[in-house]
Amino acid sequence: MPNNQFKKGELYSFITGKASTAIARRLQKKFNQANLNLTIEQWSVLYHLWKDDGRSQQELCNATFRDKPSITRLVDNLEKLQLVKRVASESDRRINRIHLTRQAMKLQEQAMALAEETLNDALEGVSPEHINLCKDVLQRVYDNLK
Amino acid sequence: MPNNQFKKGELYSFITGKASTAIARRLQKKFNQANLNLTIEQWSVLYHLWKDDGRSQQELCNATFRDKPSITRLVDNLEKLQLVKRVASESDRRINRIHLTRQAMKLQEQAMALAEETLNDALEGVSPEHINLCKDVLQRVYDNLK
DNA sequence: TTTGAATAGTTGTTTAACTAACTATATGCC
DNA sequence: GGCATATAGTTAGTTAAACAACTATTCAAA
Repeated sequence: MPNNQFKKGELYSFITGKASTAIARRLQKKFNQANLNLTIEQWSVLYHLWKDDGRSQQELCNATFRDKPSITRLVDNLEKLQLVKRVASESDRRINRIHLTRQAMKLQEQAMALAEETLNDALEGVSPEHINLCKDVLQRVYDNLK
Repeated sequence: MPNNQFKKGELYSFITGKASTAIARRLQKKFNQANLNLTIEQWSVLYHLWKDDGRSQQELCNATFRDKPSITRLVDNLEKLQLVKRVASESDRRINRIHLTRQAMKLQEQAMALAEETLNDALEGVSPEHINLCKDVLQRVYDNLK
């Protein structure tokens, strides 16, 4: 019996992700207060494009852990907001490369500062060792299930 | 500078909740394979009713960490599935008490076994100490933000 | 006792997730 | 070359979340 020592019945929030939901809500609130007209999901796509522009939709699926229809619609909405543009690949015409607009590039600094601020709010009073240990556990959980 | 020792830039999944999303997806898959016609969100409501039947919608909001419109619609759908019934409170006519049907009571054992199985899959190879520490960190995060 | 605030729940709108079914393009094998 | 298969992306339908605006009921204070 490998994992039977932890207290069952108290792990409800493990499944429902109360903590990450709370973080996302707090970040969304900060976006709204700053009049950044962005959803967290849209931010999560921009986050990866800011690091590496011109990814394909499939690459964004992998990076954001979303399926293809979700990315299709997120990119639809980001295009409507004029934050990204689909550019058909020359070498493989099945592929759209998603490129940031100048307007989206201007959002990076502010949005990332708010994200960092939110993480600091969330992790206040937690030691770096515990944070890293918790991160490792969550990564292991993810790896166990993929 | 309290929390500046951890590696920033690696905490994306903290915000996006990759681990809990993965757990929820795995549990949903198990429900589907078992022909349990239940969403994870519906399960999360039933979870609390199985522990304590007849809660008000507001109490379900608090327990499941959802807002009132979300609970209204979840209860709507659970009623359509004939798994719960709204019963108007006699003493306070603003309140609906949500009661399980016999059919819903019959689901408890199977659904909870699948949830436990999913947690065991997720936490395989993680020591009970690390699980509890991680749980405490997540609880602290939640408390920090509420 | 009435009026104003608080509480419980509902409804409408937008955004997103998941599944399944679909089109178009590319690739590999005969 | 031609055909099967895989890959990239879209569309449709259902469920759910967030927010704002709304109704009904309760409660407390003047």
